[in-house]
Amino acid sequence: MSGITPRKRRPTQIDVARAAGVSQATVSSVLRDPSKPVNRIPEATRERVISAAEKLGYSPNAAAQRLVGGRSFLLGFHTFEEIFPADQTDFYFDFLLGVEREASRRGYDLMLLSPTAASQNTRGAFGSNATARRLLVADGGILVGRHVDNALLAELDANGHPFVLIGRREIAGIEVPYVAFDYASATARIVERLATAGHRNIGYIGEPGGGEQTEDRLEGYWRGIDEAGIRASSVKHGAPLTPAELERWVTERGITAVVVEPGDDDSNIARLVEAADALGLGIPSDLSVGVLGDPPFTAAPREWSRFVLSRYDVGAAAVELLIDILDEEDRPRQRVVAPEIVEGSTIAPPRTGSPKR
Amino acid sequence: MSGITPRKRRPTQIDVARAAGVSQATVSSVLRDPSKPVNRIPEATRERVISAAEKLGYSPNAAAQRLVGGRSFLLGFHTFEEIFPADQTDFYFDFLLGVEREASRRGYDLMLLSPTAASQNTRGAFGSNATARRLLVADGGILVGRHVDNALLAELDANGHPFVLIGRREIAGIEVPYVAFDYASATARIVERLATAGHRNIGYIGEPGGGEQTEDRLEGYWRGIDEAGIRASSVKHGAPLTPAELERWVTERGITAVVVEPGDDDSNIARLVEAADALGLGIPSDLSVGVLGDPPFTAAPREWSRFVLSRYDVGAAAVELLIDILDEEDRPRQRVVAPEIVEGSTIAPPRTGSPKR
DNA sequence: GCATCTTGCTGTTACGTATCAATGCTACTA
DNA sequence: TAGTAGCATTGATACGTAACAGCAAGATGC
Repeated sequence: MSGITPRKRRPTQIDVARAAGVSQATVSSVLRDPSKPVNRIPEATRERVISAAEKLGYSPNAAAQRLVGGRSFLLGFHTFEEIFPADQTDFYFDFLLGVEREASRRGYDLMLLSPTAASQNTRGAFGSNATARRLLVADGGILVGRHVDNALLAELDANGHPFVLIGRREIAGIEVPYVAFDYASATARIVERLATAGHRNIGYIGEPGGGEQTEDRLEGYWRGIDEAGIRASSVKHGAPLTPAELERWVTERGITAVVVEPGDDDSNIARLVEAADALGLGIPSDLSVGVLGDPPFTAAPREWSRFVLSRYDVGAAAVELLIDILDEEDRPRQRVVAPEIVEGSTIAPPRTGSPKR
Repeated sequence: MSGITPRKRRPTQIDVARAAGVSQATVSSVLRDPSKPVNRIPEATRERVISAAEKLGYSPNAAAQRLVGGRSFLLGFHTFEEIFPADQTDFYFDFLLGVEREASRRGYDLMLLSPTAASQNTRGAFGSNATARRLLVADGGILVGRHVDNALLAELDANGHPFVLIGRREIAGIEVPYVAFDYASATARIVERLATAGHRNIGYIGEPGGGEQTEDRLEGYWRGIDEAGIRASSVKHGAPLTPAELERWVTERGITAVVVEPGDDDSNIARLVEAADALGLGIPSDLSVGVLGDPPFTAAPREWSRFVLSRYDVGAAAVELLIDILDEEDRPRQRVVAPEIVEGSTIAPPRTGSPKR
């Protein structure tokens, strides 16, 4: 009680050096990558240093390593909303799973950067976002979420801080490194399936304000239409389809199948089912449906023909890309993960015989 | 292609100082805690510095801050098994949830330290475990899991690196800071419930090799027995109860109720149910049962009378304790979280009339 | 026997920040 | 007016590591 508690210091390279009778620089050399020619140290010395390090229980100070520009073997995982909402089957969780597993496999640990924490200790951070500061301890960062600010990306890029975005993003003048789902190809394949089943008139039901994701799906739609050699098709994009509109599609335009973006919740699908029911149209007997995604489908449970997005895979791919960037590997900075097509039971050949008039 | 890519540097305090026409030391003062008398800076200068910082997009280098002994506002979360097994409802997950939420609420971010990653980049770490090294970037660490090594705890303690263990642990000569479930009190309360219901002869079914947790429950058991003024009781501790043993308990010793540790999976409970079924004993009509924990109960689903452990709360409490330690708050270093008692339907008054003979 | 190369190690420096002793300055007191 | 107290700011330093230039001693070539 009377004495001071002498917070014992961790041993440093200097302590090891003293114990081994060499200089700090030598200790550093021994512990660094031995493949580098600069660090060639004769076996005798090496052993002396290592046994001293072992005796003292030395371990490097990661902050210092990081400060001199070395690796900290830490990757930041930044979401711009709460990482763990009450719901475990949360949007981010599968990404996190993939990121964690792959990072750990590659020998990196993870930093969870929550937006709440960032806004708390903003003291002295003036970037477009306090994020930049938090990310800096790590070797690089993985950013997730729709709400990632372009200004932030630009700032990270300008500061030369390595990062990877999950989700496609195009910004003029910057090549944003990202890993995204290949919505375009997946959509094209769904359209191809419909065409193969015999459909010649396929409608597209889009989501209002879907951003890059919608762009990609639309691109895939047109590509699919094109490759199947179909001419006339209809796109309804920007608001949910009403029963009246659906009726016009089917009767006037002769549409026998639709592809549909699920929407933020299942809203688009629920509307479609409602409309079809109201018109007495059976799915898939009267109308084939391909869903462009894999939502929970709580509003309209059914074995939808669709594609499944593996967030896990995307997370893992993001880690791979980020480490490639750190290693300055000369590989593409923008990558794409192919969704998996699920057969389902909502695609069938179109009704033969004369169409309703 | 021909030019060098000039990895732009992040602005530092020196850059800000130059822009504001002051010294680096002044910039540091302005950005530090203004409540400290040392950092009293007149408003005019403060504004000049801040606007310069904003213009340059300055944000502190966390590694440098950490190196000089400041806070990095990072907490390490270290498990000694995979953090995310395939199963989402994993052992660690709820702890993580509580830790994340509380940390974020307090303005700290989280580092996920996985054992896999640690073993990868061990280059140059010689502690009892590479863990110590990884933990160092953070201000402190939270350790979870049964497999936490005593030697590691001793080393962290010796190095003065702040940490908190989830789960009770007693090591001679060290006051290990921990947050644990109050198994003892919870068990005593379950025994009390049984006694209140009229039971005078209560058996204890333990788990082989349960360690501190079993110790605590047993202590609570004896305390409960004692407080209820019951004399004779039976303890079966070390192996699952067989039907023959159960019969002896009931017929020869007149046991009317048991408390049972659930076991690593639900094994102990499953065995008990089997044994009771074999003897034609109804639960709770012939035998009341209190479960000392809250396992998934997949093997024997029923509304067990038990206590529920909130891993979430323990996680949050661990963060609180760790930050207390960092702030050098003078509060107890070993804390306990009370489980919640669930009424359930497996406790009833003992059968009146003459016992089976 | 001298010049040159190689080996094995050391000295120094930089990284970006926080702290603290020290300095110049202003304003106030006697 | 001289002396002093307090304020605003600065210079120097330490933190632990990695990188690199440099140096002494021995090996090699001719």
